[in-house]
Amino acid sequence: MYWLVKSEPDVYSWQTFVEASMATWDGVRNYQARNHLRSMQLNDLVLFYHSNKGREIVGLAQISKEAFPDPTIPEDPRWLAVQMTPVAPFSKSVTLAQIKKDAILQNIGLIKQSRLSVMPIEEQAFFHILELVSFDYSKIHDRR
DNA sequence: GCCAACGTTGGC
DNA sequence: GCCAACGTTGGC
Repeated sequence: MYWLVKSEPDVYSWQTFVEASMATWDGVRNYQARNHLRSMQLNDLVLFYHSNKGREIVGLAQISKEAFPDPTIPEDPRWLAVQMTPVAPFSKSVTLAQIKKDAILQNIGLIKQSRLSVMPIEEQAFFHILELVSFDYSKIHDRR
């Protein structure tokens, strides 16, 4: 499956993610988002979106470890985390404004459910976004 | 900074 | 189980 995660760049930016070369995606405290974390499978591809500041998709990541109990709240087994690694930055970002104007992307969760922080992306929408940034597909195929 | 949308909490 | 009050997210 294909996914999108949000992060406020002031809190955790794409650049920080790349420098760390791995992120534990924890701290999710919303059941719907948690359920999406649980559905993520190894090597699933994930769009990385900057919320609040930027409001743009800036890069592509990949799930490197499937859901496990959120280590930041060991006393509460309800919550889950995953691990992801950066695949590649986008040569240009895809802005929220651009998405809102794009006929193919009208049903994307970013618009429909603006507060959800982890969401699935339909395959057609996912690849459309990659086309918008002229993404080099070999970067994906090399890894899969 | 404002506020709409939405999720959670707690009294009844 | 309902719903008012409250808190949070995130676009604008």
